[in-house]
Amino acid sequence: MARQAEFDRDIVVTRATAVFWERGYGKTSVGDLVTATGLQPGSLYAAFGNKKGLFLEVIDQYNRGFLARIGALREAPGRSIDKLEGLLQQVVEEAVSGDAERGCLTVNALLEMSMHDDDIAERLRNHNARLRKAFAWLVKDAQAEGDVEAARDANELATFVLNNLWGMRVMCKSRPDRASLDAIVEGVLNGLRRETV
Amino acid sequence: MARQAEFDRDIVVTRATAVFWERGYGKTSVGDLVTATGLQPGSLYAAFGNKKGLFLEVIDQYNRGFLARIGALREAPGRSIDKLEGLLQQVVEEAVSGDAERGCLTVNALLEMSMHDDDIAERLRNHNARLRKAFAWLVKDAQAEGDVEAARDANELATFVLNNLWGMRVMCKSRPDRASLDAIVEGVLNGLRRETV
DNA sequence: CCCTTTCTTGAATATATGTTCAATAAAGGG
DNA sequence: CCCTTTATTGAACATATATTCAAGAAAGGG
Repeated sequence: MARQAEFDRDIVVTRATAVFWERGYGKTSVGDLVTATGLQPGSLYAAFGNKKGLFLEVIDQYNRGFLARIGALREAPGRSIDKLEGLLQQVVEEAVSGDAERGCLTVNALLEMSMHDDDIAERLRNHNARLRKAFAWLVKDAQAEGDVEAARDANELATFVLNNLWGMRVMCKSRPDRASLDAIVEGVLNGLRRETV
Repeated sequence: MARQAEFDRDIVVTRATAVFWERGYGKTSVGDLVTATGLQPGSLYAAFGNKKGLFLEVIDQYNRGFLARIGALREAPGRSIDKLEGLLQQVVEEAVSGDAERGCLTVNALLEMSMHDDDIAERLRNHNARLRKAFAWLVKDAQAEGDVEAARDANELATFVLNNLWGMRVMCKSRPDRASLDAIVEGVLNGLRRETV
């Protein structure tokens, strides 16, 4: 038999995530990845093909994590409208505390890379589609619970929520004040709760 | 006297804008800028210091243009709430027609560069602050016209509008469907028009 | 027509970075 | 203990890219 790999693929991807998140795709050098993961270039290339291959696994792992979080939230007790508010408010807390200046890995990547690399762009679009579906399920739950009018399209409302989440991921970069962020959350909830004119 | 420059600074900046917008800051090479502007490296460096200096002028010009557009809109006839809706719907049109996949130059730049370069980050934050002020004036007008409840803070409402504008600038990258974008606009207007619960 | 000043040219420089590869090291079945 | 297979190492390679600089070119006053 052959020699077995010494590293744990998942840990390597997690370590790479930290670097890509901090520096973006373009500014992350393979040297940085070598340092962060502890793998030499040869091993890195044998395992992931190239820098892009590693990055694709990074965003896959990142998205799986996010979807799992929403899935768990959905099964937790409580009203769905409050869960949605909780998700938004968590971003507010991060932004106010300064932990969120790095933003969202996939939003950053979408803006940095979608015009340059079709593989990365397609992957991110698929992830976003899944994310939107996950939010739509939460909205549907909220409709079933009577907090959101059932007549409105859950997918479109989910897009509205997601739009604000992404907006805040941009806003984060400008160190926004808490009052404005709270107003955003309030605006979203208003948009969800009330019926059309 | 000395020899006079052969190029028009404003035109050079405009041409550079097209390249930076298309490729982002990192992927735009000085060679690209030489090609696009018609200036040789030496002239470019004599005029703008370096790549970053040129980029700073690019985003300055871009922002001046946007502010001027809003200023003109403010003085145009019509209800301010409709003007706000018009601004959002224009982004929807661009997004649906595919013209907006490149997104917004400054949002792209903010996400790509704010973690790497303090000069660029600071400039973009200043621009955003001015942009928010411009939106707040529109909101105040709408309050004076009775379409937005006067008791609510105009700055916070402006942030909410801007948040959705930026969200759509992210959304653009995923080729969104028209119905969802319309729902976003509707959600924003709902958030503006109606009073707090 | 000089002569100073400023602009233009484009090759040269220095550096950084993604990727490859030949040598070396473990693993374990026969 | 071989011997095949796969992993690891890290220097080498090829390329790209921001920036500089010395030489040449217009401008126009004296």
